[in-house]
Amino acid sequence: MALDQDRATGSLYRKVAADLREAITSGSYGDAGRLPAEGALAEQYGVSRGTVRQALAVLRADGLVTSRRGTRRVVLGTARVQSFSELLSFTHWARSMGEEPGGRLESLVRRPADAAEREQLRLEPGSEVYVTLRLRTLSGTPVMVERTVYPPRVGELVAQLPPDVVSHTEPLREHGILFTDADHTIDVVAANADDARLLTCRRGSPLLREKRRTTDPTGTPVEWSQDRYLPGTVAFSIHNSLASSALSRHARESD
Amino acid sequence: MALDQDRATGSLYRKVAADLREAITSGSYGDAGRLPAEGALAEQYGVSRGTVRQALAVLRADGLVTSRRGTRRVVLGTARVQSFSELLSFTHWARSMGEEPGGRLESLVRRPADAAEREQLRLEPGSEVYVTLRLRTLSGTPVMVERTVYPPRVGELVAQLPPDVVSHTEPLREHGILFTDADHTIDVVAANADDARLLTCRRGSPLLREKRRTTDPTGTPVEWSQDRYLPGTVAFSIHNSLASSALSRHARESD
DNA sequence: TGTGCCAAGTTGGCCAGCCAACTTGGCTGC
DNA sequence: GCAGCCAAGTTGGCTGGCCAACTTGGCACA
Repeated sequence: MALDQDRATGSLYRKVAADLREAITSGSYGDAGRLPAEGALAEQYGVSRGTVRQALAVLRADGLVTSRRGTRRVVLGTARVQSFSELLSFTHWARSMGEEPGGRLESLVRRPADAAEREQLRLEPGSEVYVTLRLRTLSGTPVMVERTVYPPRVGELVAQLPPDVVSHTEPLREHGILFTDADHTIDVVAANADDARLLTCRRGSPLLREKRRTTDPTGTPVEWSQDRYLPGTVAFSIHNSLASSALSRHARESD
Repeated sequence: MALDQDRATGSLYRKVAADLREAITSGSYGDAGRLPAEGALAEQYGVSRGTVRQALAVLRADGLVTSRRGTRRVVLGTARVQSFSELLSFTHWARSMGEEPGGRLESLVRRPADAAEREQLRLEPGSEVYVTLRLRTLSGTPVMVERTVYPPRVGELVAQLPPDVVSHTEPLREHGILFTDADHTIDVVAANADDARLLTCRRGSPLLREKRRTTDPTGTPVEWSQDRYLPGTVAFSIHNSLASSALSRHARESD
């Protein structure tokens, strides 16, 4: 049985979901084809129907299959991004695409938090924050300027990282700082002088801005970041339905 | 019991979710407060723990609460958008914000589908499509240019609608055309001559572009649309976590 | 005093089963 | 031939139960 592969983290339904995703993207059921019934899948994988339903809920959230009472599930698309945990880490996302992520720390300062930062990070008045400015590259090409505000607990650790470290989230995870939930807001903004210099574009030229507040599993904010992307290097992709939704990030949208 | 209110569509877990959402946004559990245990909620509502878990999964997907093994769930925020079905209809979204949505049909043509359109709408070679160009307004102010491609089945109905009708999705629903699932891609694009004229901006000025393919519950595409928003009028907001995600659209981002 | 262990509490996960709502295709009867 | 009915198949929803993994706070002990 395909489930013996240690593809997913451990829970049965994740393994079933991973296996079904693999089967779908490899075209086993065809595009716009129909999946086997839940009961059949349950028997095939040797799990209960509830577990199969849990797995299918994941695929539905990713926009891979539909589900409607009375009919078999229908395959929506065979070529899709597999996971959206990517959105929580630039490094992880880049690697999942086969691109080489890079980063250069431009500045790191420690200063008192202003009102907006205290609000976003839920800090007491008088608290300090660590603010970083980083240029992010994909395979050597600058694509994004990242301005991140960290609360003291996290900032102290970030400040100790070497300036050329590619990923921040990975070493922070070693210290027990987890990035699990995030709120994103996407809009358009004009490049300021710093943006223009780092991204080698004209001042005032449009950039795609992603504002992000990330929290750990307990709901405690761990970062507040503004990322500014060069147009044409990245696009954000979302799937939503009346049931649930999923989101991912694409490079070089082909149109 | 609060469940007697016919707030949600019918299923128990939706009612429980609606009631909990109400309680959370009204601050009953406080911000960053802790929810009662699943078992306690099950007893309180007179349902099984499984049903409570289903309800809490909805709230978690909306980014209202965390969940972590070993501890009570934590309230993430008390003031959030409640539903993201909004994203499937400009009209519905505008009204949910108290804005008055408007629209003006600029053109409607019927022509053979090109390759990209056939791919997006899953049409046979030789099929025709209906293409509309609409200017969308919020309380009289132009904010968005919408270019939509409809398959014949849907386009025939759209062509019969009066040109000044505000909502397309609502009359289409009467004819059995349902908009339930959508894939969105968000990026930046420069205004062309039409955009500039309709939105009264300069040609080449940046616009926030949302490309959207919408399907009905069976997975059949019902529209393929490109919406171009004036910067500053709208921002897209997403919540995602390692478990699931939700998305919504905001007006006039305050920063 | 402080450290480490342990038990209670909580959520994650899985199962087996049941019924309801809905879709579909075939059959019956006109 | 056609319309309508019906039964089988399928997913949605809910129950009750069980165990595992994890967190937390208090207690025992050094």
